[in-house]
Amino acid sequence: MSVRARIDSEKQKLRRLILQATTDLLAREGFEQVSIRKVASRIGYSATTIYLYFKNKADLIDHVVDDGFARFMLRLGNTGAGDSPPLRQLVAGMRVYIAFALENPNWYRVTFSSRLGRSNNDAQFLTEAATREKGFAVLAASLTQAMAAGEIPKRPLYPAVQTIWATLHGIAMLLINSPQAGIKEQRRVIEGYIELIVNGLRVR
Amino acid sequence: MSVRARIDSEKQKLRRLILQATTDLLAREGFEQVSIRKVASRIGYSATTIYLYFKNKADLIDHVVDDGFARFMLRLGNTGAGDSPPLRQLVAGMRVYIAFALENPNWYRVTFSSRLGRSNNDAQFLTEAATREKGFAVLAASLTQAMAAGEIPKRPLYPAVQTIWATLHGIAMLLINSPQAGIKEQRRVIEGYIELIVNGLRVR
DNA sequence: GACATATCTTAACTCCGTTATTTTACTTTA
DNA sequence: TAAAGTAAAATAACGGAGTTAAGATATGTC
Repeated sequence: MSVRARIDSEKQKLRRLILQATTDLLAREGFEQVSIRKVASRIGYSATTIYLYFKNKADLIDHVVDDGFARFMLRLGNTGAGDSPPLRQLVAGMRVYIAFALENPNWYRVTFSSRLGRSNNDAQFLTEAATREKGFAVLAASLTQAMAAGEIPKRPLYPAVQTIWATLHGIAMLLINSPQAGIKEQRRVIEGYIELIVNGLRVR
Repeated sequence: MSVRARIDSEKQKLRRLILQATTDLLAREGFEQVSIRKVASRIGYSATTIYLYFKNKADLIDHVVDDGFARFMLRLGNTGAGDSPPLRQLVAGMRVYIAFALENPNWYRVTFSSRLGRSNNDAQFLTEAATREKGFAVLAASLTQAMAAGEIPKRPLYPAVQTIWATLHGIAMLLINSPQAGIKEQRRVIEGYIELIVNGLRVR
């Protein structure tokens, strides 16, 4: 390894350390408790060092969101229903979606409560839209296959995906904000929702 | 009017002034731009005066949320579909729900992104739950009637209402966060969603 | 007219994001 | 090897935030 390469690798290491510390802090204490100063203190650096690796706080949060999204997509790609009928894959995907949201409530909240840590210029909205697109893609694949296989009637893809995603998001937020609800009730809500949405997809 | 009564009425007047200034600031500039100091400055008082009327910032925001909720409920009670069949009333309520959310995006975001301005002690979670219940009640009434009238199959009320609300919430957030979408596309998404959910309710 | 009380302001504390400046450590090179 | 240069880090500081304590001001009561 060249000197240059070692240096770069060390830079990336600290960068990842910052990201991980921020992710931890977010997961443990929630968005309001995340501050540049706390992140820096956790890893034993001064606050200003963060700015050598991220443009500002919003940029840091954005990268935490992106990292989480990568893990999210990974999970959605491994639902364990790979060779099932497409509709079953779709349902498996919906369950995984909600499960991930419940496992990472603070990350999920930040990720899908856009503009919380962002200013509202167009570029960031585009990024946000692109982020949503990634989520759409996974749902869209199963849905397209389900229609192609004749499991459900054909319909315009985009509105259907939007609706499914919106419902998934709503149920995730509902459950995240109802921590007092027992696991059993959560399952009931989730399965009730899935039944409703699948029924809706079956009829045309 | 007694002296005491006049004094109390003036206190309430300033209290309402603070609430209204906060509501305005929230609507115009978004949650991140709301600060005690700005609210006070807008109405020509010092920041500390706010604390004579509200416990702290979270308390102030909570009351803004509650005020908005009262208007929300009022609108949901006047959908203009009062003597239609229950299922039609339900659909009208869903349209009003989304319309209100789109008219008050910043209020809606704060209201249903709980814990943003709140600490997470149990009492506040209970309040939050109670707040949700109010919204549930309106949906539940139409749904109960629709089942009683035989328009849709009978099913357990609570999970169904939760699911419908979750879907409404999801679609509202989706549209709020997609300001670039045209009105026509918005309508398409909304009607597509309503079709899906009503179809889902019709089948069992 | 003196006192008491309610109302409001000023001052101050801590924490925050962020920037400018300075120090430190390391690499390169004469 | 010593000087120069550079990258990485820390310190100091600014403005703004939420909040509290203390003081000022007005208003009602006896």
